[in-house]
Amino acid sequence: MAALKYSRQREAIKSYLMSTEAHPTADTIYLHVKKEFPNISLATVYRNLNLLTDIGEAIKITLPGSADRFDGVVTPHNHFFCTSCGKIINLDFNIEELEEINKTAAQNFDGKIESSNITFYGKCSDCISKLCN
Amino acid sequence: MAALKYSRQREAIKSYLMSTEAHPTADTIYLHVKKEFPNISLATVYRNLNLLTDIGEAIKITLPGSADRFDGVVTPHNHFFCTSCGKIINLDFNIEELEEINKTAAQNFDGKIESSNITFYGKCSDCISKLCN
DNA sequence: CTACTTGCAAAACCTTTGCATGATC
DNA sequence: GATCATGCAAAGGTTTTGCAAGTAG
Repeated sequence: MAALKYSRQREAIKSYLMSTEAHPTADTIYLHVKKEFPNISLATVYRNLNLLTDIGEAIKITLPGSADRFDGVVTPHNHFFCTSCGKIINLDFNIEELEEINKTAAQNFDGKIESSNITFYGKCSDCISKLCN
Repeated sequence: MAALKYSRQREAIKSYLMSTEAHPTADTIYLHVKKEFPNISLATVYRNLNLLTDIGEAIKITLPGSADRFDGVVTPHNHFFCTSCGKIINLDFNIEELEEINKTAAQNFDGKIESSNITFYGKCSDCISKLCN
């Protein structure tokens, strides 16, 4: 692996990611960081997001039919995806049961399970009360 | 929603999907069905896969960094994704904790959870014993 | 004959890559 | 000064769309 060098752009991306709960796309991050670095390019954002994901300082959330979303909260947690407005909400509860699930799966499966990920789908409260859209 | 009309292409796609455990991509399905329908287009495959997914006769599996995969097995089950060879394996065993986690999630969350999905990542047995690649 | 489906090509969309320049160590 | 990071533009891969022609009900 190549040695990591400091970059102000990367710091800005990381700091924005840690400051928001919005689970932004690369493009949203790009537009934000652009305020501070008007010349930054989308490619730099993508490169740094992949880098941060690789070293465990960000999480990439891949969803059907839309751009990847990124999360600066890297402590174990699950996600809820609102199929109505696209909002992603962090769900912090239930980590122990997740451990159990992984254990059960490991016992019933030939290969080696290294991680698992639950995503919940449905409607967020805003969309239920029609405050959304 | 528009009324559904029979199409031989759609039947071929569905039947292929139900006959394989390989979780093929749209392109793989296209190449397969092309044997029977040499003039079929990739667009038709995509349109029908989306249609089948919408009416619950197929499942779309979205993975980071690669094309969507499709599953003709629509009874509730989870997936294992081998990060080494890309193989997807259906996990049929029952995980009681999953019920629990869904219940807890529903209680701890404002919105309405309609479904949940767990994907396991790791190495399949073939890749562990280096039979793979 | 009306509405759905197809094939084709083009477009849309998201993400990565090549390369010369610039920054960090 | 060697190596890594950036910006730009171009390419890559996947999926969708517009449209005219074909097919099912």
